[in-house]
Amino acid sequence: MPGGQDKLTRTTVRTITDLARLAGVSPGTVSRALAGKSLVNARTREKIVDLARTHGFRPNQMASGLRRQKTGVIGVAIPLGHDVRQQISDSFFMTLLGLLADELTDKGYDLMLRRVVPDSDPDWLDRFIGSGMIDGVIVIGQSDQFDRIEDVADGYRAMVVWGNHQEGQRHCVVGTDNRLGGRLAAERLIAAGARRLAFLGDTGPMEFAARFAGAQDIAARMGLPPVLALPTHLSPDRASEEIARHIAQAGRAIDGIFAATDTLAALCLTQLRAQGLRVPDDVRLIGFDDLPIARQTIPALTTVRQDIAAGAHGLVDLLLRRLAGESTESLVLPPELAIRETA
Amino acid sequence: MPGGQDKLTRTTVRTITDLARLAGVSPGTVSRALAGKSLVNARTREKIVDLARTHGFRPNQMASGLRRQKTGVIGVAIPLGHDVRQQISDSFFMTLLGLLADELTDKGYDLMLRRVVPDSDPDWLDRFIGSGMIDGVIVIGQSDQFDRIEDVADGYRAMVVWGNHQEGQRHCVVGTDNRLGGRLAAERLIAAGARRLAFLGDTGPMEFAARFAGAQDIAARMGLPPVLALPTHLSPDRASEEIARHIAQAGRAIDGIFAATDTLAALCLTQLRAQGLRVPDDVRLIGFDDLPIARQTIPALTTVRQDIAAGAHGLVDLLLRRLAGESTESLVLPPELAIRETA
DNA sequence: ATTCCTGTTGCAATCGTTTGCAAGATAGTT
DNA sequence: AACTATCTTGCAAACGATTGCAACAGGAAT
Repeated sequence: MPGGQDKLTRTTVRTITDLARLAGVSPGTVSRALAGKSLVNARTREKIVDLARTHGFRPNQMASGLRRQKTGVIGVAIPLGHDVRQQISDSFFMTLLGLLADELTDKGYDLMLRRVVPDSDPDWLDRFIGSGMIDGVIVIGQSDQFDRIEDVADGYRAMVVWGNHQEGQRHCVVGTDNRLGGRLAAERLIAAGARRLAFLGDTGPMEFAARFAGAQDIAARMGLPPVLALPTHLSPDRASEEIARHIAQAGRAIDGIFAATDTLAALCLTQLRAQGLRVPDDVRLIGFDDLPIARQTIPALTTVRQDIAAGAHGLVDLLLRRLAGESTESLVLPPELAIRETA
Repeated sequence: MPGGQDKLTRTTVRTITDLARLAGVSPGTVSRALAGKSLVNARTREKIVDLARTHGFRPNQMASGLRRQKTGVIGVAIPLGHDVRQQISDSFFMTLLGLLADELTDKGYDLMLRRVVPDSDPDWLDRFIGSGMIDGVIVIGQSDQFDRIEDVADGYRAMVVWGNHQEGQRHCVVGTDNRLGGRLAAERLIAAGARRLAFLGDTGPMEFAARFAGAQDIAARMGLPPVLALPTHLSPDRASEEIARHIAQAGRAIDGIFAATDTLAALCLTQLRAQGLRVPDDVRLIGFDDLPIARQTIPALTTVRQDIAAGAHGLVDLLLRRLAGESTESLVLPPELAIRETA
């Protein structure tokens, strides 16, 4: 039964040496043949490649990585600083991750995902980099780890970070211009008739702080009272009740809400309705991200769009350039207003 | 300046041999000390561990993996068979992925993510397994690769799959009882007053086919007309117009819609409203998954809950058991009705 | 003093692949 | 016939950590 025999021989060819024996050449030649180097005779190469295919041989990437000092793997770290539980399941990060996987695959890299809790493991970034398992690292979100990332950036070039750009920072970052996004949001709320603005969300993370600051810029410029900060957690369960409380307390004293993310905006919309406030008549509402959910709420959510695909592309592109030795500037993406029904 | 000197020495200690020289012992001893083996003198160990810490030494995992023939990495493959673009950003899979990352991290494993397109790379699973980079593999979704997975399962034990359980299958699977879920959904629609049911979604993937079949079971048992299949793609843009068309065509001929996922249900809700159909008065609607979005729609979505956390836990638990040599049964999780406002 | 433990340590082979160097083969030149 | 070139190939040393085995020290037992 040829099938059985195939299976049998297949299992015996595990190493390049096995294959070499089979082909009657040395391991070195096999290695060169499979790598497609020009130093090996065309007929020999063909024979080897054939044998490799029929026996389902795959070179061991660990050994190869060790010898070549490169692994073909890019690490993706998600630091969970502020709100441990939530962020990794946050739609925005997940979407970005999916797109990153696509981009990296296209470029022939594998992706090693690591969720880290900096509070319980302050050494997370060095550990990841020093593991020898990855050729470079993409950090998704600065969280509250800006300083640590800066420290590492001095001695390690193969790193790109998704996040907010700070004047004079040393690590290479890709991200939306959050402050500008905040301005756009506030301007839109005002154009829709709002005068007393509020910002819904934790202002701790840099990205959010910048969005908040952008809104403040506009409020100040227009001579309006300062934007009221309504802090919340990110996890839906806690956020919901916090939002409910905020609205009950400040509800009629404000007429325009800028939510830090679409997810929060959607929750907010539900709570506003539950407390009898009409959107956008009583309160204008604007989100951030332009996630799919923004089109699905009723009324549909006006929001500030981040171009996630461009972000993923930029992260990978910059990282690969850095791996090739180039030094690269940070990439700041322009946000864009997506006007729908809530403001 | 001690800081500078620190940094300098730090960069020089890259290998276990460097550290050995510094500690005045042999590399073997260092290895044993860092691994916490009992064969090394307590004082020596302490000294070595101290040196390692102050110099920020991290053993190279590639080398370690090569020698020990285990890597500490679990592969997670997401086959994109049916609808290439969408699935990886599908909320359900992303949530599952996040939870898997948590579970694996807890157990001390890293996660290597690979999105594969079986149509363009029929060899995807063997390639992943044979790469030597992973100790085991979790496949998220059988997609249309059931047979290939079955083939591999015969010769490779370190694999667990998220998906649908088939009578007599050979690979170890964790998943919700989709057929039962379909029954629950149909029963609920009927209890809410529906008589002419439709199933919204592609019935190609096994999970969806089982949900559809479950609904058919009930329709047949109750003597109702067969459930109408309304096929759609999964990507939101295409799905939206397809749903609109379905509703325009079949709209008033049906009074109960069972959507294959909450995401589709949410889109459907929007389209129903756009076409002037009231939910649940004119049409009852039920989803599947119980994603966060199910609570955020208006009216809130009735749905069939999958316990994603239990799924992630089960996948990791079974895989680790298999790595330890146990042979394990598949795990079928019971779905649960989450009754809200749409049915 | 000799023998036998027990507890530590070093030595060197090993994991599987890659690659610089040198040797062998073949063809082409004078 | 001798001598270059040009291709191919094999040899063996890496990459860095682990581990079986042997060796050594010091103490206890005889």
